[in-house]
Amino acid sequence: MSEAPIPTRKRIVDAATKLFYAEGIGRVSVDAVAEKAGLTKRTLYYHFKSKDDLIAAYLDGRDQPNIRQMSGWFEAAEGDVERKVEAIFTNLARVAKNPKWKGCGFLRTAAELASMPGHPAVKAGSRHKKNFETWLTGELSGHGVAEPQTLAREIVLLMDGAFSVMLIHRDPGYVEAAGHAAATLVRARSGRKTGS
Amino acid sequence: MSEAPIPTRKRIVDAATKLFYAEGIGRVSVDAVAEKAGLTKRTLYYHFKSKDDLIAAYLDGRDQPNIRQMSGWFEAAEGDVERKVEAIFTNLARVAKNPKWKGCGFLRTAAELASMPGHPAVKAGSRHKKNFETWLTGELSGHGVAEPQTLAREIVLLMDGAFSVMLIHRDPGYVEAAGHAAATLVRARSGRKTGS
DNA sequence: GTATGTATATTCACTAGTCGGTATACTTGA
DNA sequence: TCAAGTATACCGACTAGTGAATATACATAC
Repeated sequence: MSEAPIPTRKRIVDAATKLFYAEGIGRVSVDAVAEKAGLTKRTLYYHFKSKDDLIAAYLDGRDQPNIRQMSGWFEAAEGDVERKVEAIFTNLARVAKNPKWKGCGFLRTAAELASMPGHPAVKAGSRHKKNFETWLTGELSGHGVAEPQTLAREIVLLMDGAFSVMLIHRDPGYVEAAGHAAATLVRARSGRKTGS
Repeated sequence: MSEAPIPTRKRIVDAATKLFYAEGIGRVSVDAVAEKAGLTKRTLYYHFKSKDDLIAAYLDGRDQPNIRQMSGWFEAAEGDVERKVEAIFTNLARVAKNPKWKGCGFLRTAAELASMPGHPAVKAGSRHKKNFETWLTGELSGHGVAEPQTLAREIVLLMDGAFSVMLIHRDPGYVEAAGHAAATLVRARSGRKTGS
């Protein structure tokens, strides 16, 4: 009763999530995922028709948890919308110090699949980023910011830039710099009605 | 006399550059590079001690050409510094429409090597990004912008964000949005002496 | 000028292992 | 009895890297 038997499929996705995020999709074999999930490769291929499908499932499973984390930081922050936006970056800079942190799984996967634009995993990444942008637009709009759609996109660009640059320099100062830039952009659209 | 025989090492790096950029470092075998260069793998290993070294050489070779392209766009643009900065993004959006365009090779390589932070290729990428940031700082400073160092870093973040997001959405609108955000940040630091 | 020594540059053939994916058979629960 | 799920064992293709031999160029010695 209390021992809910974790479904095989979920065990596989959980194992794939840990390995793919930690090492990158290209450096993790299907055998490794099966072993981590505690079953054989044949069983994995019973539940997923290909590695590509498994990669897409991995990213689809990260969509909502990721957005929940960001929105949690946003809501927990005190102050006006400018402070709330900056809080996302502050928290990001904090967790990025953990050696287990390896950037954004969606962006890294898209980078690995740059030569396969239509790949299902890239599409999953695109959906996630759109979802996040839409959520942020709504928050900005609710706080009376001018041109929330444009601003949300600019903030997304700064955030994804911070993710990417961090993988090169490993310097959280870049995340904080992105947070300040985002705050500057929010300020430029607060109080005023339009910018140009 | 006029027939300068292209050195073997350069032929190898040229072949590696084309393949690594087009497919990603993990999807290109050493055999494939050797074949493209028109020699055997054993010869390649005579000139490079490992694939990792070859990857680093590929990125080192892209440092100056990349910066020259950016500075070329900057210098060719007419108008004030705000327009010149935006011109970089406008040109970027243009070339990004070419199907051969696969984002920033430095960022993509760093993403693939996220689990190996000290990798020589990641260091090469870090050097390049620093070089670009330094160049941009100098240009901004020369145009009398306040806090050129901070602004340069913010623009770099927007640019690298645009590179990364483009690989997910394949929508040049994001590059243009990044250009507008960069222009907004430049404007916030023009005419004034400081921002905070 | 021609024989010999030596460093550079290149090739063929190979190792030992990994890759994604599958054919076949077995177990288990309804 | 039968279908869903799992296991063993295997496939052909590919992987980074290497051993041993060889070709080429250019010295120096005679």
